[in-house]
Amino acid sequence: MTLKKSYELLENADPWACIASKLMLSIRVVSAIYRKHLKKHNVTMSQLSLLMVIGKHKFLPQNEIGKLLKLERSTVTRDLKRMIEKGYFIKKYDKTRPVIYITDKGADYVELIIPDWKAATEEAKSKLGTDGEQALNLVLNNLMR
Amino acid sequence: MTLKKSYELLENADPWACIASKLMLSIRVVSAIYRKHLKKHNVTMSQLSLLMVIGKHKFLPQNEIGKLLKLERSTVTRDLKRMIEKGYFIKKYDKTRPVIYITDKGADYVELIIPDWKAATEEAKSKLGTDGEQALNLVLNNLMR
DNA sequence: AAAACATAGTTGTATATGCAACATAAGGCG
DNA sequence: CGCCTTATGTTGCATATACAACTATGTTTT
Repeated sequence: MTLKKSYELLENADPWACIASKLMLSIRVVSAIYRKHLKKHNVTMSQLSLLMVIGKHKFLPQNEIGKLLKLERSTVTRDLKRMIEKGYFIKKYDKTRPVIYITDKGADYVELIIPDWKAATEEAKSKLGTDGEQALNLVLNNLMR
Repeated sequence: MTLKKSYELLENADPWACIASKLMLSIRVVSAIYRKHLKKHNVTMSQLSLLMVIGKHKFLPQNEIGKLLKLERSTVTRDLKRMIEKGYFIKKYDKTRPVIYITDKGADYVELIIPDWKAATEEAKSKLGTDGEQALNLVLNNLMR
């Protein structure tokens, strides 16, 4: 298979010079570590983030959740829907605005998960190294400013 | 809504101390930048990665693609399927093993996209800063070793 | 107050992703 | 060569995610 012509830009471009690709690669490696540890609880990192963030606050207005986790509105609606169906959250209303509360079942669940979450975090940190850990903080800080 | 008991671990845990969460947050910020620039081409970062990696090599055995991009076998099957349907790749066989070739249409397409990909990368870099850029490289290197 | 604009939630649609189970093929070994 | 193990590809299933369009609500401006 030979291509018709030469492709200047493609030939000179480096796929690995892409910021998004680097982050996607990184998250795939780290996700695999967390999945391994969280598997027994049948929970994903996205779900655990919701459990921990909402659990910390006891309750949060739905719109706040998206802002905190930088998730699109519709993603929040549906991620929460699944967790509500499982009984970890309940949705109440402040006038017309949904507010999401963690349930006892949800809080018990997080308590159970946290030790494995910590283990995963330790494994990720050991792979990252102290310098890598600080580097990641810097990346996040710069992106958030 | 008051929870029955106190939740020691949850109360003392910091959701933001999570390596996976930090990376997920980072990728959401960066993805948004790339999406904005790539929108006009109706292409996603995942698709562009395939186009650039396969395009650079002209062709790649399917199993190599997963290794390079750290994608699960089934993800590769399906991501490629969509791109093949659109005519950007073709699948040939070396004996029984699929080998993915970029088509002329695919190569033309990447040539068109690359300028906007570069612009996105520049915007992401400017948000990251030079230090952030180096930090990201360090993170990725440490995770890959 | 009415109109215009902005915010928020939901649903339809599409992509991306991983795991489990299955089928097939490849390699190594007795 | 035939058996065992491993690697690979596919398909079923579930989750995560974003955008567009629609609806409802809230806010600002005239």
